[in-house]
Amino acid sequence: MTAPENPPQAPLPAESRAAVTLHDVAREAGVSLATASRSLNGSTRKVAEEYRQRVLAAAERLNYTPNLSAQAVARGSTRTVALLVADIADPYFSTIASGVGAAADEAQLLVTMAATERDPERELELVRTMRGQRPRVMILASSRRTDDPLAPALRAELEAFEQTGGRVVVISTNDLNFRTVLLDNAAGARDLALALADRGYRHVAVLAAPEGLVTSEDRLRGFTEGLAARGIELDPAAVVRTGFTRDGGYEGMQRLLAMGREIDLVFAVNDVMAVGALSAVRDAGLTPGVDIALAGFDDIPTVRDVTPPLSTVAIPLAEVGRRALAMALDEPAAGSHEPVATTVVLRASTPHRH
Amino acid sequence: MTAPENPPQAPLPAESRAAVTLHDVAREAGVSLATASRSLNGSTRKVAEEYRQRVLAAAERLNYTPNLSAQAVARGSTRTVALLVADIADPYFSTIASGVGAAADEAQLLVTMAATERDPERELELVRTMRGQRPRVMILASSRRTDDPLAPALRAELEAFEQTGGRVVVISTNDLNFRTVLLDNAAGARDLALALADRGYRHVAVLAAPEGLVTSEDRLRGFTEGLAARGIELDPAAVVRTGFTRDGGYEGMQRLLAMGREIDLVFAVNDVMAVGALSAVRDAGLTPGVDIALAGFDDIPTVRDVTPPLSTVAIPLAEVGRRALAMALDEPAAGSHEPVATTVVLRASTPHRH
DNA sequence: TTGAAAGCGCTACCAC
DNA sequence: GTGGTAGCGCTTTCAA
Repeated sequence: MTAPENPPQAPLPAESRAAVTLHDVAREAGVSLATASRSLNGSTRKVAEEYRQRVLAAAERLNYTPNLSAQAVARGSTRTVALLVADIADPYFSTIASGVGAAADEAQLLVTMAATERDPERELELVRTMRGQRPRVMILASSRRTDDPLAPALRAELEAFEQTGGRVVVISTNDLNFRTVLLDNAAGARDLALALADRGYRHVAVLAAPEGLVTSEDRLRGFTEGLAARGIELDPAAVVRTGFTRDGGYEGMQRLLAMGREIDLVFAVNDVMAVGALSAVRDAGLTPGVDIALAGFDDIPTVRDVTPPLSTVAIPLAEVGRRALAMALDEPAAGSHEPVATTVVLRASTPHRH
Repeated sequence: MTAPENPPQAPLPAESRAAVTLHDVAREAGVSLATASRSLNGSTRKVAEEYRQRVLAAAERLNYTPNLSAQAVARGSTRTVALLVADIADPYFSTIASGVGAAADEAQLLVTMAATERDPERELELVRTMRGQRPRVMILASSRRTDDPLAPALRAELEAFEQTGGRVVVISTNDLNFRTVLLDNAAGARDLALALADRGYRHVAVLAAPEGLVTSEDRLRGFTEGLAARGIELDPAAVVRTGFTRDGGYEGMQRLLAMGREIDLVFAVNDVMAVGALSAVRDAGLTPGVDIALAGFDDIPTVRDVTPPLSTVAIPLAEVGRRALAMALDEPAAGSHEPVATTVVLRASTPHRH
């Protein structure tokens, strides 16, 4: 008794009338296209107040919204900023995105966002696509690789974009040679290492991302240097490579524990990894901060709420996002091209030894 | 001895030549505009293979990228989806955004995103602006209010958008009467309450958002009903209203503790609040999960890593994002219009009582 | 199959 | 100040 299948979904709006155009508004107001344009979107007011009001009223009545694409074509420029991040669900990137969004809002700009998933091919592809939007600004917060064979192609693409009047801002490293919101990852990690060495730690291990991620390498190097400055050598065998994620941190810490080394401190190159590592320590029956000290990098909100709260290096991520856009827009407030100030924050996860 | 100030920044690209246009490609390839268009972006191939290759080569040589705005104007449609969230830095929204982004990527769509900051005026304003983009789809994940006086205006705006062929999908509640990815917040909260009652809790308090946030109210109501079904009455005085954020949860819990009530369980209407509450409990010298049990809602990643891990109601947030877009695109995979399945997850923060 | 040309919605220049 | 109108870069008829 199979009744004849109903169409899966009624095709919704029977009549899909075209959107209201400026032409409609002009007609409704009884003025010319030009006057309508001037009263609605024109910059320098040279429209008689009466006409102006008529147009505004007509626009309101018709619920007119200017077609941004048409404006873009006519003006030869858009009010768009393109933002590339590695992974929007990661608090590091979502906080930066939130800063970019806030600044864009103030500048009356719209944000188009895409995730590279740390895949250089995808990144290049996305840059090409977004270039089609002709955005005013392109912000790259996607994490860079040291050995990316596609880097020259990416640079060429970005240069072509700047050549046509666009602005590129890269966040973190300036290996691409564009305007950069520099994060001095190495210095931050060095400072952290010094502070932790001063708290008495000597047997140190590191949870790092797979080789080739610039951010991870910089932090690892800085940390190593900091330890060295206090006469502590970081055994290369104590550097575990793992995913740049919470689960990566968890898994890496398990491997580290399985090695049976004497360890009193583990530095994870970012906070999400550190948080995962913390859970791994606890799940192994040990007490983080007592049996093994832990530190991360970034100061994401979560690290205050885990137990014990994690020591880390704070970066003003939302501010970084804001600054990236300001820099692109040549705002003086963008400040210097000096690295963003980074702050060591010591918490209970790295108590004084003895 | 103040030397004359250098110009703060050399004005970058001396010559800002215009972007390569299809016209340039056609000329370079020695074919007409029409043929160039057909070979590059045309759907049905009816171009001689030789010409086609010539055009492709020319485009590549010139590093041509089609102007998306111009295409939009000519075609009368875009490949854009507009996404509105309350706060992109909040893991709830960033995870949804990540799902929308993944689905958009598969559908070859670009995502424009903006944050409403839970301000209805901003929301309305943003919808108007984004409507100017003429996106194919508009997804609203911004949290709704029960008493929003601007709701009719918002609905009118969205209806106008659908009238012109756009698709609207609302996430969470369907108070606006558009396609909806329904989250049965009340049912989830009820199930949670039942499960917790069965674990023996009797003296319950709730940390809720300020009155009027639909999501918060639904969860509060569902939770109350669940308790009632087990013969437990929730004292209205035990419902603390506070910010819908981590800090809100912290502060609300402090107030709750200061009240001196007998409490064995606190339900926070979302996880970020619960996480804040957990820290407040600990900072008050109590042990979460022992002195006071805690539960949240959403199952954000963080709740697994705090101590003790938090009981909560899991929502497949990334999937919700994907589904929202699928639904807008009339994909059969969008599945039913039934609520998204929600799962109670009991963890160590709510152990059995006695 | 190809190319000329008429739009798409809007801006901005140029007369009046 | 106002209104034609020539574009902006592209798609898509319509003839050839």
